[in-house]
Amino acid sequence: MTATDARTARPTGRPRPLPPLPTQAERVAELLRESLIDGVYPPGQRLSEERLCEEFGVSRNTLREAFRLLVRERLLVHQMHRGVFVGLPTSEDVCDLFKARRTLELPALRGAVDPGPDAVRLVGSAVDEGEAARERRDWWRMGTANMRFHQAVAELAGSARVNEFMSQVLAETRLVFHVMDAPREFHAPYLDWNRRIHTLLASGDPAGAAEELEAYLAASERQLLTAMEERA
Amino acid sequence: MTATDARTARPTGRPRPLPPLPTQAERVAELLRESLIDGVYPPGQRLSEERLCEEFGVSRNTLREAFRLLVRERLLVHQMHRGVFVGLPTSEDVCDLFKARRTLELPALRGAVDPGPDAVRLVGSAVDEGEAARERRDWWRMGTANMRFHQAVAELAGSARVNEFMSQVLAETRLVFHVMDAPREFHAPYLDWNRRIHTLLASGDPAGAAEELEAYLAASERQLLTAMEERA
DNA sequence: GATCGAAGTATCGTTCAACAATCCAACGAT
DNA sequence: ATCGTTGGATTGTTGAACGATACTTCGATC
Repeated sequence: MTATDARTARPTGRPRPLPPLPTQAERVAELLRESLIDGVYPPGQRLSEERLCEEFGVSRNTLREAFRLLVRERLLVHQMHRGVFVGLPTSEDVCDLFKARRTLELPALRGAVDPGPDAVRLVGSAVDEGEAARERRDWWRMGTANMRFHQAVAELAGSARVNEFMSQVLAETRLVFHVMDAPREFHAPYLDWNRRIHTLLASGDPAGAAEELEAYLAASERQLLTAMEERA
Repeated sequence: MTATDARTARPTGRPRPLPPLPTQAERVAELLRESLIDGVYPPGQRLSEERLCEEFGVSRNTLREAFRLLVRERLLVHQMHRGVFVGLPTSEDVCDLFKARRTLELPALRGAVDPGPDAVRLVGSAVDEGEAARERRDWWRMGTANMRFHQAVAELAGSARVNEFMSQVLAETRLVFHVMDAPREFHAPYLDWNRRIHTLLASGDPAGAAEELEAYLAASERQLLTAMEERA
C-alpha cells in the first residue's frame, strides 16, 4: 500500500463541517451515512474509532453512539473487540434485499387504486429527474433519482414507517453497487422501465405497473447476482 | 401519588442481572426492550439516565448507546436536553402501524402459494400456544402468542429484514395496548380468527387466508382507535 | 521450511469525572 | 395574573484511564 491511500489516510487536519441536526451523534451518523452511500468507504473496510473521531471532531463516546445507529441500519457491521466495518453484502443479502423490496414496492403499487395525486407526482418527478440527469451524463444524480423513484413507489403505501424501512433497504442496496464496483452508468437502462411504470400508474393501471415493476426487480436482481458471482 | 409507585420508584438497590449478549449496551437495550413491551414503564414516562444507570449497573455512556437503539426502534422518543421518554403512540401512529402491517402481512400471506412447510408449522404452533394459554387464562402468554402468530405470518415472505421490521412494528403495537391500558384478555376473541387463517393457509388457500386477515386487521384497528379516543 | 506457541502492541469496551448547555420550577416584580 | 429572573437539576459532550481482546511479531520446535 502506498503512503497515502485517498480513503484510508485522511488525517487531513480540520474536522469536517457538521450539518445542523439535533445532536452531535446524529450529525455524525448522517454524515457517515452519506459517505457510505456514496462509496467513500469501500465495503468491508474497518472504520477506526480514533481516525473518525479526529475526522469529525467528536469524542469517542459520541462517535460510538453514531456507530450504533448505522449498525442497526446494517450499513455497518460490528465485531466484538474488532471494531465496526463497512457492510459487505453477500449474494444472500442481495436476495433478501430484493425479497424485501418486492414485499414493499409491489403491494404499494397494486394498492394504489386511488393514490393521492401528489404521491404520483412524486414518482413522476423522480423519473423526470433521472432522465434529465442521464442526458447530462450526470451519473451520480441519475443514481440518486433512481433511488428516489423506488422510494416514491414505496411511499404510495402511505406509511411513514414503511418509508423509513424502504430508505434503509435502498441505502443497503447501494452498498451492493459498491461491492461490485458498478460503473456509474449502471442504472441507465432501467430509467425507461421507470418511465413505463409511472405512465401505467398515472393512467390508472396499477396492476400493469406492478407487473412491470416485478419484471424490473427480477432483471435487476439477476444482473446484480451474476455480477457479484463473477467478481468472486 | 403514593410514596412508592411500583413503576416510577425502583431504586431497589442491586443492579438487575444482564442476559449474555455481546456487549453491555445491547444487553441493556434487550432488557429495556422487554420491560417496555411488558409495560413495566408506562408510555410517556421519562426515563432518568441516573436511575437506569444504577438499575442496570452500567455507566451513563453505555446506557445512552442502548437508548439510541431503542429510539431508532421508536420504543423511546428523544427530546434534546430533556431526556428519553417511553413512546406514547397517537391515533395517527396506530393508523400508520396498521398500514405497515397490511403492507407486510397481507402480501406475505398471498404470496405463500408454495410456502416452506416449517414456515406454516410456525404459524400453527403460535395458534396452538395461544389457545392453550387462553384455556389456562394465562393472558400474558396469550398476548405473546398472538404476537408470534403475526410474526410468523410475516416470515412467510422469507426475508430476514422484513422479519426484523415486523418485530419492531409489533413491539410498538404493544405500546399502544399499554397506552389504552387494555385488559390482558384483550386479544382473546382474535384467537379464533388466527385459527381460521391458519386453517385456510394450510389447506392451500392463501387468498382466502389473506381475506380473513384483512378483516382481522380492520376490526383490530377500529377497536384500538375507538378505545383510544374514548380515553382522550 | 513450516507449524505452533508466546510476548508485545494496537484497538476496543467500559467506566469515571468534569464542564457547558439547556430545561424547569420557584420566586419576585409589574 | 403575567412576565422576567434566578437557581437547581438533568442532559450533551468531552477527555482520560484501565482492563480485555485480537492481531502481529518473533522464536522455538519438529
